This record gives sequence, structure tokens and C-alpha cells, in this order.
Amino acid sequence: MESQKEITIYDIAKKVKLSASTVSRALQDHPAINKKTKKKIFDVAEQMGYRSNLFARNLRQQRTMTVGVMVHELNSSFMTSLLSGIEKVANEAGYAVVITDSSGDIEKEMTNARNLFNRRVDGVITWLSSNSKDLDHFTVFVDKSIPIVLIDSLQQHAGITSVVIDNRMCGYMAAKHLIEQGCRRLAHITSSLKTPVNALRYKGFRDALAEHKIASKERLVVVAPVTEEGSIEAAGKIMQMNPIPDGVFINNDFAAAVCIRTFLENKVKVPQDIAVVGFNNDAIGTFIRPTLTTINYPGKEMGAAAARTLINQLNGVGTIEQASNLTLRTELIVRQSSVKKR
Amino acid sequence: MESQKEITIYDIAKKVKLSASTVSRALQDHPAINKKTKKKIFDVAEQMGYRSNLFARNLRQQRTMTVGVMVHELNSSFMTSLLSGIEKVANEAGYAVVITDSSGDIEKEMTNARNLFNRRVDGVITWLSSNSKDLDHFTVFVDKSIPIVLIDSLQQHAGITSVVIDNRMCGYMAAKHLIEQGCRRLAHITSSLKTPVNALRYKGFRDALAEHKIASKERLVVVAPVTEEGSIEAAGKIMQMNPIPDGVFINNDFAAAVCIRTFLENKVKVPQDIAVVGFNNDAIGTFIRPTLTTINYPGKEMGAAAARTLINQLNGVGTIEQASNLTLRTELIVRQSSVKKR
DNA sequence: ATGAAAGCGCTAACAG
DNA sequence: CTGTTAGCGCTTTCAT
Repeated sequence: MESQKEITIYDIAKKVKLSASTVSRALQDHPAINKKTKKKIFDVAEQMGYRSNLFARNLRQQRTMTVGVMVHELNSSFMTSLLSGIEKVANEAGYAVVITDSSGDIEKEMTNARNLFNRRVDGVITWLSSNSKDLDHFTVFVDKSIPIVLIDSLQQHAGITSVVIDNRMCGYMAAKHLIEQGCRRLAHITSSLKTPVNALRYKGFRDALAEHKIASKERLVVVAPVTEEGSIEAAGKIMQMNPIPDGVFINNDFAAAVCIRTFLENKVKVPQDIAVVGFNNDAIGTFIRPTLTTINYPGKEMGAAAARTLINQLNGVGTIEQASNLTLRTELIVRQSSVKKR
Repeated sequence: MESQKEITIYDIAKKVKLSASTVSRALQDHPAINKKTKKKIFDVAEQMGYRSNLFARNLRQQRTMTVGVMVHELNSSFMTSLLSGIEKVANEAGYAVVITDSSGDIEKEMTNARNLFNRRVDGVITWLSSNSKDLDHFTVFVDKSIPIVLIDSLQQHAGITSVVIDNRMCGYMAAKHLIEQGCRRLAHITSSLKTPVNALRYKGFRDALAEHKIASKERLVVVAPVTEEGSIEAAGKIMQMNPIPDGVFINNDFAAAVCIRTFLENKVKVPQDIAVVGFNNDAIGTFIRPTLTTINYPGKEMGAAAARTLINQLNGVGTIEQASNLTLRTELIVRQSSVKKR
């Protein structure tokens, strides 16, 4: 059927009776080539079914037009948004995206880093697990001046850019909104206060309380894993508080959804008795009743921003120092679960 | 700090006073190389910070150890499962995974195919949008004998393998289960009967009815888009039927969740008045009350199977003809929404 | 405006 | 067991 043999620029050169260099230049739209010559070469290339050989070009140019993406778990819908943002920007800039998933395994993470390194990716975007990990496996990249962009990580490291959201502001917005709805006894449910991200959200939460001269009591904080059982238990603890809080900021939409259900099952009205603000803007928030007030976590935008930052660095636009930390705006999405006033 | 210059096998060869070929062979663990020599070469390579240059190797071997993944929309959580399955298998076999997303845009899909082609991916895995599209942009791959695996598509095309689930069986299982629960008047909600996938599910549904000598009435089928509004409307239509159906198979978990909510809001009890079976095994199914009986859609397994099939083809194990259609087992997950009997 | 020639780093006959 | 040699397809000085 088809010729199995790949067409090279030499084949084209022979056909048009010119040198390979000229063909190469024409194909790159080099200015110093005669317009007619170019057109002819393009036509012949098309007709012969030529496709450029990227490795040969890569080998020559010492770059791959590829960005590596390392994630520690390929499961949440946040991941899809992130990837989608990265893919869009990278593709538009002519870069391919290769993904690796370490499934939370630190060994595999190192292997993946090594593989990407060997594949000579031009840059790396990575989403580490939330617990503070050291960045040793990235030093290979740093040493070779391969740019790295970290997503949602507060690690500070020379030569590494981070794309984050303003977590303190998120906590602040959540609490402020609850206060504006008339809440005066605010609780917080979180999976842990040890991670920098969560700690910052809690700090913002307290800042808002302080600003409104509301005492923030540590015993109104419930630490619980983000599981169905954990959240039911957390909701139980909230309901046992005396007096019961009139507003709660829950650090995760799924947990918030379970809590709301638990509250309602126990005749605690939402938002009348207790107003609820979640976190993430998961699809679940619009499904449940009352619909869930939450803070949007802009996954796709973060992915896009990370890719854009990386590519700018690759193009030498904007030095690494210039923006070693990019903070994206988040927004409060007000729905029914928190609105006490009309 | 570090030498910016890349170490090549020549540098190693010079250091150990051997030829580059020997180094190359040693690094590949070639059997015909002295153990001691190997060890020495490995050590020196390690110490000099050598990393193999994949393009050079690719250029030489005419393959990239890369599989391309094309999806038509990078948003559902099904996508993440799929990718996760693909990534795992591909990575274990030493392949990198590059993803592209066409965002439902047919133009972009063709460009992506072209790009992957130019990047010389060794094989392609793709998930097309459900409406029957022609496969013209894949002929380039077929012509060059680059294997392609289609996911969840019933397209039949020479040289293209499909990984699918048994959709007819899914519909059959759903209906059979409802019948076993005592339902005798079964309805079906689907987004369309025109897609082959949905048509097959409906066929299975009817087959089960026929098997139990239950009349299947076309007017008990509701076609509605999978949106909140669409599903509320569909639920309304079901409730207006006279007599009201005592069981319904809804082709999507989200739609099923909305329907259940709508039923309950209208004092139609689930499962007592109407038993519900959904489809997909979304996370939402365990969250709602009653919890949702559904059919598991094995995304990760499909991804893994697709990758495995592809890699087998690349390795020459199992010809294309041998398994041009791989059907994965699905299972019914029984939860509260369908159980009438104790 | 075009060509000649070298070389990117690696692998695989072939030869010893 | 190891070395020699050629070449994968492309880009890019340096000439002309």
C-alpha cells in the first residue's frame, strides 16, 4: 500500500535538485530562501508524505519540546482540571506533555524523576503530596538548569517556582462571609493543622475573627480525616458543643456534604442553625440541598499558569528570580448553605 | 557548580580506556561483556553523572518508547482512572505517556493526531467522543503500522483494536436485578438511544424483560440530557406515568442521583415505590441516601487493558488479528436504592 | 540564495 | 570479549 520507508529531507532534496540544507531551511520558513523555492519544497514535501523527524531535530538542538508532569496521585477531579490546563497551554506552545504518577510512592517518584530527566524533558511541573517532602530528587533538574514549577506547595527552593493560591485569604474569606451572615461562634473542620496549606487557611480564619473582635477558641476546631466516617464523627463533635456553633468552615467539600447531611439527620438546620462553607468547589456542592457555599479552587487555571510560567522560563522570558511565586486569585462561591440573611 | 556539559559514552570510554561500543553494550547489560568491565563502566558512568541520551537512541532504533493518548475531553473522573491505568502499565513497560486533549474540537483532534504522529509515538490509545466519528485521522497511523487502541468505541476498523465493556450485558444485569427485586414495570432513562453504546444497554434491558416474559413498553423510555434540569424533568415524566413504574434503570449515576432526590421530594419512596439502578459507579453513589445501586465502569482497568494490549502489539506478542476486540467484565454493585427484598 | 561538510550521541553489523 | 566503522535525520557554520 504505502511506502513503509520514511521520507527524509534528502529525498526531498533529490527530487527538487537542491541540497538538504536548503530543504531544511525552507521547511523552517527561513527568510533567506527564495519564495518560489520554498513553495516548491513545501509542495513536494506534502506530496511525498514527509514528516519531520523530531528526534533528529532534538538531537541536534538539544531540546525535546516536552514538559514532564509528575503527580503523586492520579485520581481526583482536581487532577483532571490541572492536566487540562497544562495540556492546553503547553500544546499551544508546541510542547508535548508527558505525565507520570507516583501513586504516593516515594520510590516511584524518584524513578519517575529520573526517567523524565533521561528523556530530557525541557521542564517539569509537579504536584507533590501535601506533607512536606524534601526536594532532593529535583536537584538533578536544578543542577542542569531545567526549570521546575511546583503546584500548590509552599516549599521554597532556589530556582524553583511555585504556583499557589492564597490559602490564608481563603480562610479569611470563608470566616468573614460567615461573620457577615451573622455567625458569632465559628467552628472549623480540617484534616490536619500540620500541613502549611491548612495552617494558613486556619490562620486566615482566625484573622477574620480577630478583625471582628470575635474570640477564636481552639476547642472549636475539629481535626478529622476526609472520609465518610471521619466527617460524620466531626459533625457529631460539632453538634455536641455547647452552645452549638452557628457557623462552620469545613476544609473540603466532600466532608462538608457529609456534615450537612449529618446535621440535617439530627434536626440541626442548615443554614438556619448552622451555616456551612466548604472548600474546593466540587461538583457535589451543587447537587446537595442546601447547595454548598464554597471556595473555588482553580485547578485548570493553576495548570495553565504553571505551564505558562514554565514555558516563559524556557523561552527566557521572565527570569526565574522575577516571579518565584505565583499566587492565583480564589473566590468565594455563595450558595444556600451559608445564607442566613435575605 | 556542576559541569553543564553532558557526559556521553565517549567520555566514559576515554576514562576506562575502552571503545564506545563496549561502553554502550555494557550499559545495556549485553551478555557478551566481561562482568568486571561492566561493573567498572557502571561505576564510572554513575560517578561521572552520565545519563543516556534517549533521542540519540531513538534516532538509532527508530522508536520512541512513547505512547500517545488522545482524549476528547479531559474532565471526567473517568478520565483520571483511565489515565491512571494507562500510565501504570505503560510506565512499568518503560514507555512514557504523552497526553493530548482535543476538547471536543475535531480540528484539534486532527492536529493532535498529526503531532503525535510527528513525534513518532510507538502507539496510540484514544477515547473518542461517543457519537460515531469517522476514523480518517488515524489512517496515517494504520498506514505506518502504528498500533491503535480504541477505548469504549464500537467502531470496527481493520488494524484497530477496541477495549470495551459488554454494554448489552450491563443493561441486562440492571434489568434482571430489578426484576429479581420484584419489579414488574420497568422504565429506562437514557441520554440518547442513537449511540451504539446506549442502544446496546437498552437492548440488554429488553432482553432481560423478554426472558422474564415482561412486556417492554417503549413509552417507558425517557430520553433526557444528563444535566440537573434534564434529570429533574425525566423524573417528572416517570412520576406522571400511570401506573408509576416500580423500577428504573438510569444510564448515569449523576442523573440517577438527581432523579432519586426528585422522587423523594415528591413523596415517591426509593426503593419501596420505585427501585433505582444507575450507571458508572461514581463517588456520588455512596454519598446519597439511599445509596445508589449501580454498574461499575472499570476505568482504570480499561486503561490498563488498553495499554497492555498496545504494548503486546508493539512487542509482537499477540497479533492485531488475534484480539481485535477486548471486552472487560463489569459488575453490578448492589446498594440501597434497589433493594426491596430483605 | 544556496551548498558542503561536520556533528549531535548512540547502536549494530562486521571483524577480529 | 572488544574494537572499527558507518549511519540514523537533522541543523548549522562557513563558504560561495
